[in-house]
Amino acid sequence: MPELPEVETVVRTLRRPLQGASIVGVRLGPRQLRRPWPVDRNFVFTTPRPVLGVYRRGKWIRCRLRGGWNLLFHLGMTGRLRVTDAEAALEPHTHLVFDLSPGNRQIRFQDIRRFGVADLLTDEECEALLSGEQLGPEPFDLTAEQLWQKARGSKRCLKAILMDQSVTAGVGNIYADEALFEARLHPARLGITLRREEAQRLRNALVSVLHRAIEVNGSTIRTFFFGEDGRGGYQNEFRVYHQTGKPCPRCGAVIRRLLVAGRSTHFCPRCQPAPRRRARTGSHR
DNA sequence: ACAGGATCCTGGGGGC
DNA sequence: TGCCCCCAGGATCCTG
Repeated sequence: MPELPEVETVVRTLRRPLQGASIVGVRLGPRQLRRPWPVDRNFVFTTPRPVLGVYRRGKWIRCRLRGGWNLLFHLGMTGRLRVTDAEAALEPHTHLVFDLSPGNRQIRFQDIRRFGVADLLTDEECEALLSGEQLGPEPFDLTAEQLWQKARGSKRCLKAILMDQSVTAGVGNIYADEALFEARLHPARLGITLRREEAQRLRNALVSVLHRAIEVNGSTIRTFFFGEDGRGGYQNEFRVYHQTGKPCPRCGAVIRRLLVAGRSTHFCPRCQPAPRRRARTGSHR
């Protein structure tokens, strides 16, 4: 499940092979993604489109092309984006192929579950989609104060707030759990109960977890790969995610799994104390 | 208004 | 051994 570190890894991997390359054609696979590719814009590739740069914003990948056009990708759950030899056998679930020049190479977009997105947008459309209006700041730019302000006005739990892309962009299930553990905050705590210093802890935890995950190319659980066969390494450093039943690396208590905000959530019941239930007013016990 | 639930999609894993 | 069911979850739409 590609989140910020995995998407960052894919973007960094794409940059070298796309340096100085142009896209000269696009072809569609037999099945559509959830958002159909805009075939009425295929004319864009009747002239070669040099790649000006590849960027990440949250979990989105933007490939800027000459002439004010952009390829925009989201890997969803199982998306894979890479540059291959055109001769290489077409992998199953390949939905889009972009022919590159020079060299006999292609960009291929695969996605087993088809939760992903691939689109061709103008600069204006692309920037509107990735702007601060739609998407919160990158976690590295998120201040503790901003996080606290968002949280204290919300009756949602911390886990849901962290995964809300309009609060901060790029956090999903894995790094939400890992950051909450690092900050010693229970995932089901309500935003309104977050204290200022806890917001600071959470923000710092999130940034340090993400930086470390980027250093080791993200997490490969089952389906995340980059380049030809690249795998992440952060799954070897998970402290709570997918660690149900194992001892907490900090205190030894047994890691538990819970459904929070509809998502499977992993935490240490001792390091991340459960929110105290509010005493019922006017009644004893 | 806002929060939580259903939905999409497929392969893999668990259970019988 | 084989089959069936259920689970995983990002974003969006729906419902209460």
